[in-house]
Amino acid sequence: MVSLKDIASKCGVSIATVSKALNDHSDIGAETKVRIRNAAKEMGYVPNAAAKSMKTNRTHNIGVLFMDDANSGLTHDFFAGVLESFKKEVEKEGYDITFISNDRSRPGRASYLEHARYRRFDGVIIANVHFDDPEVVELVKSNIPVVTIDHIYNETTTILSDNVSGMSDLVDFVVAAGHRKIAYIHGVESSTTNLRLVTFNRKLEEHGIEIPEEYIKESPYRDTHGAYEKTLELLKLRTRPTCIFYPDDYATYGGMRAIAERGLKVPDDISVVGFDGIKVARHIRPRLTTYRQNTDELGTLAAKNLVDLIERPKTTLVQQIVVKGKLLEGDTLKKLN
Amino acid sequence: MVSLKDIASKCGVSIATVSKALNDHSDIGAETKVRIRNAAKEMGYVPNAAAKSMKTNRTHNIGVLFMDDANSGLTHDFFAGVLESFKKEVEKEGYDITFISNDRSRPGRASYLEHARYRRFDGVIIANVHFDDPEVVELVKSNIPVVTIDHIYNETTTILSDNVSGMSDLVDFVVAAGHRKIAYIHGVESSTTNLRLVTFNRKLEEHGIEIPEEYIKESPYRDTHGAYEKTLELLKLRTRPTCIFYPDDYATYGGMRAIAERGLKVPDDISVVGFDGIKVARHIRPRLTTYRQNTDELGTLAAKNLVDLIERPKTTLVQQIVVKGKLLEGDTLKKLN
DNA sequence: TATGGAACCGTAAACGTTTAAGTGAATAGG
DNA sequence: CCTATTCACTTAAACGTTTACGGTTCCATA
Repeated sequence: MVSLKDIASKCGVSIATVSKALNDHSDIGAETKVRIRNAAKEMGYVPNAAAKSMKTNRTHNIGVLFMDDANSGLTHDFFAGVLESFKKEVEKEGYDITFISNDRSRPGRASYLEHARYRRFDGVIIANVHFDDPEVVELVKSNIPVVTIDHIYNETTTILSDNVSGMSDLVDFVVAAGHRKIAYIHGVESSTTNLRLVTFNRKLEEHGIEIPEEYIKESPYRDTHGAYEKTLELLKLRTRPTCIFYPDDYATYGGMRAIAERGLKVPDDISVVGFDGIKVARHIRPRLTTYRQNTDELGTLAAKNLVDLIERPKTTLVQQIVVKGKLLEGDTLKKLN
Repeated sequence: MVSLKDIASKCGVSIATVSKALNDHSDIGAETKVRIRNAAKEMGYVPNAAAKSMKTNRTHNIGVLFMDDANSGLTHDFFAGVLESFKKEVEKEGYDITFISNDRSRPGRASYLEHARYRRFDGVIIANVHFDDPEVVELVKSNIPVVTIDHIYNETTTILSDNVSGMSDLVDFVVAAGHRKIAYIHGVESSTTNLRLVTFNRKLEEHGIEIPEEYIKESPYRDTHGAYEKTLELLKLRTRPTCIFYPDDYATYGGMRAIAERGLKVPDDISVVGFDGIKVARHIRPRLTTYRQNTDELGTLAAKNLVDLIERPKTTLVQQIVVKGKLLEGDTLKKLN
């Protein structure tokens, strides 16, 4: 690997001169600059990020922390969409992204914070994790700039998908279609789930609708089998709901399978609504009625805010930003009126 | 950030002693080791990857190069699956992964190779790219250990999904079901596409089946709209095919939409088969008849081979490995006999 | 003729590690 | 008692950068 030293000796100048020439400092003569630059190009010089970072204390590398248990990981549509746009945006600003490994099983592994420090990430984005995990909290409370997706800590900037008005819109839409017997299979305990569930309950109350306890079930995100089982339970009730809410689109498909197996039709016999608006759902019939999250903007805003926090810490404020999604009207909700 | 120097002065020993104590060298006394280690833990010491890499010439960081044009990126099911298992496997071996940015538009950007050299990646995995892109070729021909997915260069280890026998099995299966009028909407020019197309043609020949030219169409991967259009063209033919092959499952859904809009039913009026076996397809009715690629094993094998190439270059050989997939029998193929 | 100041380039320290080589003391062997 | 060996640790150089500070040279100005 050719280094500044090699260029220096070839050009008959000092290392400092080469460094300054390549970084376009003002105290290097014009023709010296071109001479050095030509030599650098000719010799195939590529700077060494590690050496650079030691002097500058900046790595231009951002850590990405997200969960990848059985159900999610990179193949999680929502997360992949956010990460994709996040990546594009930070690359524009000259940053790379590196995953913070989350294999919790290995003995003697580094904690999230240790890993981040080891790589000297300039900043970190956190998404889809168990947000009250002590290791995550430790990372959040550190001095590393952090942006979180869909979870509010007081000390970090957060980009929130619109769970509240998303769920709100969905309930309004379903109620407007004439439904009163509405069931909700919600995700397992998380701040996102809580937001949606509270909103669900509040909206029903607003509409003066009361539902039996058995209409509220819990099943993990993206767990088609769990949704399948819970849906079967709902279908066995004496007074069956006319519409079922699911935690996400994947789960919805699991539920629809249960419905089909019981010989019922969507939406004629029973309606379903999802959440997320995964890409493929737009191309499959019947089209899901669901709430599409704006993953593009979530990722882009997360990137912009994180870069701001890194590069202009004094002038950027920690804030919570809500990104509105969009209700996608599909063919899985029947109008009862 | 606390460094070796801080620990050294606190413990009253030299920096070298601290380094060797933490790396468990044999020439440090037992109680000195524990003293130093305790101090390190207590002071919250985390090594500096950059400094370490300067001495050792190893970054324990692997570069990931893949395409992300409009149709793919991280949200590409196949790639996300491969990357997910790749990531898990290399993390076990103590490696991180960093994306090689592929924003080709930025002026003055680094080439793939330059980027890889800048970060001093120990190795690189290449997938889903335009494999004859000069920049990709340059990277492949460099001295950096490389593993490619689904494309054979002579100088690199390659993990191949099973396009040949996958397509072969599919054709056999479809022909066995009694189909003779078989159309194929294949992906755009790539080595993968070529493999499948050649295999498709060869197998038809083996079965003594001749099809008109109009039965072969081209449409990009994962382009539901393109598949939709091409399917409409096929449906307008005087002698309509009884079965249509698609380049991937997404495209298949696009095709099915076209079929439904023409008032036809799958599989009663026309059969379709996909390729890839994306996760969600298993939960959607009708279930696709498709060929599921074993993304888990593709990623894991890529990781193992790359790590071997990095750590044991003398004893590991460059090779091509084929990972067999599995034909998933769904409900979109009608038996005609 | 000094003087001041650009303009241009070099010196050297520093970032945080690793490691070959060296030092000194204690121990063992004869 | 002398020498060789082992043990435990230190010295110092090196990896490839950046940057504050100095040092020349040269020219314009007083």
